Amino acid sequence: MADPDPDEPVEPAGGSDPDAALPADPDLVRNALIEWYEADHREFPWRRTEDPYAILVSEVMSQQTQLDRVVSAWEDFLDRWPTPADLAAAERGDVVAFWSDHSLGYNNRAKYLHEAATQIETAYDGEFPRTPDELAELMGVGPYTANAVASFAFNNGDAVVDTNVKRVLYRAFDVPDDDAAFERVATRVMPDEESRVWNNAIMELGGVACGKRPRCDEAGCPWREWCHAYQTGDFTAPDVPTQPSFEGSRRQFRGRIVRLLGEHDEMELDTLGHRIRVDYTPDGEHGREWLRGLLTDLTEDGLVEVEDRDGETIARL
DNA sequence: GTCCCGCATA
DNA sequence: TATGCGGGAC
Repeated sequence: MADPDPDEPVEPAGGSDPDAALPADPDLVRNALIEWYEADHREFPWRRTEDPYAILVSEVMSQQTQLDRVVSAWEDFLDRWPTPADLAAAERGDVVAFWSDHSLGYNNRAKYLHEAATQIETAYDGEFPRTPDELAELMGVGPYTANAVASFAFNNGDAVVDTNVKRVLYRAFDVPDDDAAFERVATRVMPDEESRVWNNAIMELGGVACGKRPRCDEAGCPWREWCHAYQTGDFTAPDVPTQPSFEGSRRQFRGRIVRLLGEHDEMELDTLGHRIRVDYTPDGEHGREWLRGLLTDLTEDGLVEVEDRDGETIARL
């Protein structure tokens, strides 16, 4: 390579970065992606608002739930609790019941959102935090969500690094499967002061063109000429830890408990047991002791309340 | 079976 | 650093 093509990926001068083959001219790569995104992208309702609260709700809902299932839940949620003050004033159980009723997954996230709204009303005096560091103080808001909200609401975020971005960087620039490496490359490739469009665009790329099944040509991927995977044909993706199966899991029964309590206001222990599994037998392997264990965890998670009344055990949200 | 725009806690 | 956390779509 005595006479390298300027379009070819090259190591930075000095070879100071062993992480990846970043392009020689990052602006070409940046502009190509932004132009691709602006020419055509999926329309989600939260992309049409700059309300940080509405965006936070969309991000928390989206964390482990498919986007298509989030749209109607997001609209219903904001219809019911339009501001952080409204949400902070709500009963925790109502928020958890809403979450369960809309099949949004991890019910803890309903609690986090409710808690975050309370923090905004108290610790932040109703003023929504604007920086990633301040946002990350909110319950349930980690590095990903903090940068996403700071970017989409305030154009004030750092590079988002989620599984989509990791997969894109791993394939395009041959970044090693290492969190620190992803963080460095993601930061370096993002143009300054453009976190809103950039983080939208790179996640759109990961969702539309560079998913598990790559659609480089169909989606008109703007990075084909620089992409390591496109050149080698190796579209391996970073390892994502595989989850234990959901069927028969503890999580499945937690979910059933929360859903039933959302429907029934309050339920006695054995009634609940028989409704969440057909083989419930009060003194059997999956009986009162087993169910009390689940309820204890749910209580410690702040999702459920348990009360002993007249020798009966009563549970409610 | 696998995947999906993470986070809190120990 | 490792583990728990829901549920629908494919």
